[in-house]
Amino acid sequence: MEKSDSLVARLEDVAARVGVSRSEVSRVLNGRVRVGKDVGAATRERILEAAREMNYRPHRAAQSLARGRTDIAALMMVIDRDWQLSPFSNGGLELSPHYHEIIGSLTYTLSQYGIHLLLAQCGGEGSDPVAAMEKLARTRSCDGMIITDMRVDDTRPQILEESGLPFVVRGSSPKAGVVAVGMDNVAVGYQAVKYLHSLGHRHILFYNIGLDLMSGQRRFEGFCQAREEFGLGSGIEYYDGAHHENGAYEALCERLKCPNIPTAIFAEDEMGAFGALRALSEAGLRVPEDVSVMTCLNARFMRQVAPNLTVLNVRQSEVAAQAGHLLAKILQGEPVEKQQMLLPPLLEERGSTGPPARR
Amino acid sequence: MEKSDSLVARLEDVAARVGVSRSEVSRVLNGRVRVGKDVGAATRERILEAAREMNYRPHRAAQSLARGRTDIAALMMVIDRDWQLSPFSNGGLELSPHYHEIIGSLTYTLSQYGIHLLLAQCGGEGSDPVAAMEKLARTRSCDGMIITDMRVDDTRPQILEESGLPFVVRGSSPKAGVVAVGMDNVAVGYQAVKYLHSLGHRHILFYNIGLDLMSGQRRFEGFCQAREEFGLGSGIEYYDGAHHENGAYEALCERLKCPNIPTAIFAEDEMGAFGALRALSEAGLRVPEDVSVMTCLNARFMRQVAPNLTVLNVRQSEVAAQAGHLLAKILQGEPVEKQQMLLPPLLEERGSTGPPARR
DNA sequence: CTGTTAGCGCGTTCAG
DNA sequence: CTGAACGCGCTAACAG
Repeated sequence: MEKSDSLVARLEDVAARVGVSRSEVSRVLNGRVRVGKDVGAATRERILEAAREMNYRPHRAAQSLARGRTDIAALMMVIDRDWQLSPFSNGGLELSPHYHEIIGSLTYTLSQYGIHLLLAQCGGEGSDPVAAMEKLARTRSCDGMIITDMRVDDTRPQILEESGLPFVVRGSSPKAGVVAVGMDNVAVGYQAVKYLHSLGHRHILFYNIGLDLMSGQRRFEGFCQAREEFGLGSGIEYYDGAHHENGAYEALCERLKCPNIPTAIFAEDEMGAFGALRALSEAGLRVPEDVSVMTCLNARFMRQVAPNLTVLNVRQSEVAAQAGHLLAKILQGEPVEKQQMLLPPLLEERGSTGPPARR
Repeated sequence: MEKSDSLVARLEDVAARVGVSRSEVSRVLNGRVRVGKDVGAATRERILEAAREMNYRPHRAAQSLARGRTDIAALMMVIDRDWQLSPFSNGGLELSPHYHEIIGSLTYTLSQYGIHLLLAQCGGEGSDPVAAMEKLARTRSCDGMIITDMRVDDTRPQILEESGLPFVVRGSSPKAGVVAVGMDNVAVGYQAVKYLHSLGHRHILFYNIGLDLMSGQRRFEGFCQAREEFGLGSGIEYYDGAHHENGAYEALCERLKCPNIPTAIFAEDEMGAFGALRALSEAGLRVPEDVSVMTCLNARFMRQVAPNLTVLNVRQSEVAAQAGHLLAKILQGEPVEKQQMLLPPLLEERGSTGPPARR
């Protein structure tokens, strides 16, 4: 039975060294044993010592198979061109910066529970992201999953439920009765308009993300509420993701060629904001004297890049951390309410917004 | 033997449905069979059909155990405060932007080989990153590993070799005889100085990353070469990571209080560059009229943020992609040269640099 | 207190 | 062309 060809020690090797059975070692190492009752203190010591000396570690696949648990959570990033990201010519691909915050936060949060994060198949040319996700679920490659970037017609919650894999939605789920935690994008849309209106702006340009995304849809709702409440009917110009490729930059360049420039702009995200700032700068308009600009803060390090930008902090890392905690709890068998949890955005007023110029 | 309590079908369930043995199904599904010779074409069809209908997927842990392969590669990100990242008060943590590029590129590259990316334990308070890595290796949680952010005294290559786990170094390895692919940071240091010198600058401020990192060390080498070659001895001011917390911003603010301002600045990375730009702006200095600024481009999306910044593109995603390809080849058993591969940086000249002002 | 036994689900001989 | 049998390394009941 001795196979010392492998570089790593197995349970059996440790057992042989000490002169006890495998199960004895397993129990001691897993703490499934009360000292001085289920096991002799001396034996225990010898086992622990031997394991340490031999640098023993349980084989993960074997342990997973036996325990029925992987201690891995998968993050389902959809990186298909049609969904979220753009592949690059040199064979790389560009992750939207907001993933950065999510990945960091999730990795950190889950590691506290002894759970590793697996980045799920990214689509790429020709592969179906949803099929990839289903495969991951049905192969039991992970104990649970976190899905993001929900679309209004997203079928993923349904599919995951059918596969029986626990999951948490980061964002808003189109399907009720699932565990979800996200940003309150209705509030984002509403507060953006409300804030700019409160500064005195009556002509606002609102760039939204695509309406095929839940977040875009919700933001649109809030936007409409505010538009009505503040009677801004004709004073608002609205565009969403469908209209431009490079965020607000191209769209705004186009818009600036026409007369009657708005006095305030809400950009869909940081990239949009930088685009907008560039377009304004090229047109010789000053911020905030001529035009106010605000956006959403997705990636925290962006604050360092543009410390002067007024933002609605959409708390990506907090939302992701919450999602991680919830998933961990579910995996531990704790009861978790199957409903949406929405965090409110935080307005951070800085130097890129102000009252409109007097005409 | 029938256990239909599980939501997912097992090999045996498929076999029972068709009326053949498990091994038969396994072989057919894995293509370990010549049609019309090892198996009846009709039988084969029925097996395939049944598997599809039942939505069968092999259980990953079981498959891994049997095959001795996980199809997972781990990325060892060191996120300890002492190493790379800063934990945040709200329980999140901030990933340096350059990880973003690496993660995206690796995920994409490896997925082409059917390999998933596992983000390895991030340290956090009190946990030893190296121990975490060793655990990951010895538990055989992955088939191979990619390690980054090499330090000059890094013990990880040694430890991984001892554990027998294949790995690739992304960056420069302090230990020879391992597979490594990185940026030529000697060239980075050298070319930065050379370029600024060629513009006419004779008083340059060079911010480097920490000398405890291989990249910092190499950059310093190149820097010294250039300084000597161009006879810039006293015309250069050099600082490295040890001197400041918030990158170039704080350091430069301090420096600008003193007379004899340099005419050009090389910042250690994008964040440093933004800090430098801010410090200059606050001091009323124009770029590039009064001071030229350049840095390294780590994260591609930063080009969109600051399209006007002159950079040395350090090609993070290409380097990471190369590392991914190499690891995949190693895992496939292909021979790979055990030596460093260094990509040269690409100078991208834009608007933040120019000739020095005439005094 | 300890060892024996039986799986976990899949891959792979090896006789039939 | 097929099925029985064994092993991957570990966990967990169940006897002693």
